[in-house]
Amino acid sequence: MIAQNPFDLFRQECQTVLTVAIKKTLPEITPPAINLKRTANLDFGQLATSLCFELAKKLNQKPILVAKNLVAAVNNSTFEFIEKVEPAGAGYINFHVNFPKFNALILESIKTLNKNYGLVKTDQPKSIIVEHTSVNPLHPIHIGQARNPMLGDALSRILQCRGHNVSRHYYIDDVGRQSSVVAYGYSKLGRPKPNEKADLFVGKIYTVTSCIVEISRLKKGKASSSNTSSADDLAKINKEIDEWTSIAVELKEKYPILFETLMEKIGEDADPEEEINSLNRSYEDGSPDAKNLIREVSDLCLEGFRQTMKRVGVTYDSWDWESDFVWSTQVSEVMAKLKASQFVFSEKGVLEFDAEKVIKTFDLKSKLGLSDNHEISPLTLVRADGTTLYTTRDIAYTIWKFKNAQKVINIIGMEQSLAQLQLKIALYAMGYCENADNLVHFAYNLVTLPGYKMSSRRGHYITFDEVLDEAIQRAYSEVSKRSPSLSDEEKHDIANFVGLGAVRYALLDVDPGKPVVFTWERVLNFETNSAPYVQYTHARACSILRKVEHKPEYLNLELLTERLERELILALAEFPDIFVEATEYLKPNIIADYINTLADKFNTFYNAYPVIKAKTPELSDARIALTKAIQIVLKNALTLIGVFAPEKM
RNA sequence: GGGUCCGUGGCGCAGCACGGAUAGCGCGUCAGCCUUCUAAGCUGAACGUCAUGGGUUCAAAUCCCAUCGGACCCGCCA
Repeated sequence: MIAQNPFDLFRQECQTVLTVAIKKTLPEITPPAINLKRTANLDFGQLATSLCFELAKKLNQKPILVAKNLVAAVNNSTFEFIEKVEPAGAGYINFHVNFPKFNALILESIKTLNKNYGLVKTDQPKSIIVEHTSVNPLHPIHIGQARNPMLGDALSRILQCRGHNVSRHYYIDDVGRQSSVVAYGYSKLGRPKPNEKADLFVGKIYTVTSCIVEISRLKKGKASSSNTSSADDLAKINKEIDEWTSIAVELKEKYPILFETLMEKIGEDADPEEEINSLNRSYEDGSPDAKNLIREVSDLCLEGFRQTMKRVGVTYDSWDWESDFVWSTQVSEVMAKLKASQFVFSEKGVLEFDAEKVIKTFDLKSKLGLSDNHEISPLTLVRADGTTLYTTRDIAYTIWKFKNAQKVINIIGMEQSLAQLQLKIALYAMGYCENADNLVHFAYNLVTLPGYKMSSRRGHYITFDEVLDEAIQRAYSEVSKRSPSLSDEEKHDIANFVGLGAVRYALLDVDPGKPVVFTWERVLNFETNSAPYVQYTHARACSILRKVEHKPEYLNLELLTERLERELILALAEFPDIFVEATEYLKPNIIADYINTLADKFNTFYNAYPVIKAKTPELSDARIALTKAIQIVLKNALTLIGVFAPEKM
């Protein structure tokens, strides 16, 4: 017998048995919902309920007495996967699984379903768009941003395995002012061909241009306001100038030629700030020159991104240009619709969206999980010069996404929580209520460097490529140390998947809501609780399986009676539940936790008992079957989070 | 000032949605294990007022309130 979720058969059986017993002994009582939980410990059985504590109150009896009475009423003649039911502790009911039968159920299910084991399909498949990465095409993807594609890719993988139709979208934010900044610098340089990785090249131009323009803007502001402004304001401007000046010194040292050239060329313009704003306006208007220029520099940068993402096995189904939504009528349609609603007001010639009014009108506060005193601030939709703002364009983009999907999951940093909420509220205001309900902001916290916050504008960042390079390099020296006899080609091969796996795992295994402080030791961990540890464990299992020469004709899985073996069987049985939970609650990190736990248990088992040279050939065969099942599950789980499962390392 | 998220051994984390039996794990520290299937491994020891104070409950790391501490947001940036 096999099952998609074999543990569920046991759970269902416990549920039924208990329900019948309650009806029989307590017909007059409407029982509370039965909540069966996994136990902390094998001795407490495999599932337990604390139901009797609640019943005890209604019945005015001691909980353990209620438990005893219920257990006495259980009909054990019909047991299939239950071995026994026991009252325990102060009033628990513990259900013990029948391991002889259960072993076979689990191991045969895994063997038969193989690479599909654990990946339980939903009965409500949906089309889902996962938007992730979406790094602005201005500079290389840095380690802080790399958490995004790791989460987005893992989520996409698990949702797809769940049976959903997943489409991965990259939103190219080419419309904001910052795109005009880099394009301005790039054109001042005469649109040079990159002499290095394109995103790195673009990043330098962006940082230097941005710095030069910023200083010029601040100085101009200071000059024009020195008579009118307060001393405080002036001090503030001076402080900013000092800050940018020190950045300029840094950049001048790092890229002397680039800095000098840009300084000179930008100096030719009387008002660089206005040049940039004008370029921004032209781009939104769709002027061919502006389009040509900005798309060219953006494409350069994106080419670099594609190379980086290819290294880590992240792919996209759609690259969506923000500008396309501006040039088409989609953004203006959104504006027209919002303007016609009662939720937009004009202040100093600027259009504002009154999110709070929408919430009050449609009574959304509790639906959105907002506390009573949580007021949502208004959102500016359009600048005085008529150009749109990021969130406004995102509204049009989101509506477009829902033309192609039933559900939209945006992987976006938690610093954008307010904007994402305003966006959702705008959908309600426009009548797209169902879409709004199906819009999910998957928020994650920042990755910071100890010491200072990463800032792409200031050129303070460690690129994702650098981290990957360093990871692979460190992995290479580990391999050389641990397996000196391997060929250089093999070493490089291993170093590659070990390094990449380590980085992926490190960015994935922390709760997305918590910040990660980046340190090399943390990210490039090759010991327990890391991808290399799990990869090693997988390779170890493969190594045992390679050494098995015969195929067992008759398997007696009842022989797996050691406590560790039972714990392993249970851990294997748990995988479908973990997968479903990870999918339904969007928690890819629990997959990472799970494989580590499973690997731990297998390594303990490995050290405690011989597999091939077990006491009897029958026991050996049973343990080989167990090892095979573990290898399959480790591989399935690693694949879910995008980590390679090697056969040797 | 208002809001959101977070606070668990020296350090880094899990557990909290759905309250239940002795709070798990890694690093680091200490003591051990390779003539036996991969030592990127394993075994043992030490280390905890689960930020603090109340409340709800038979039962609180988990739920509620307050306080303190940290991060982030409140822009005609994205």
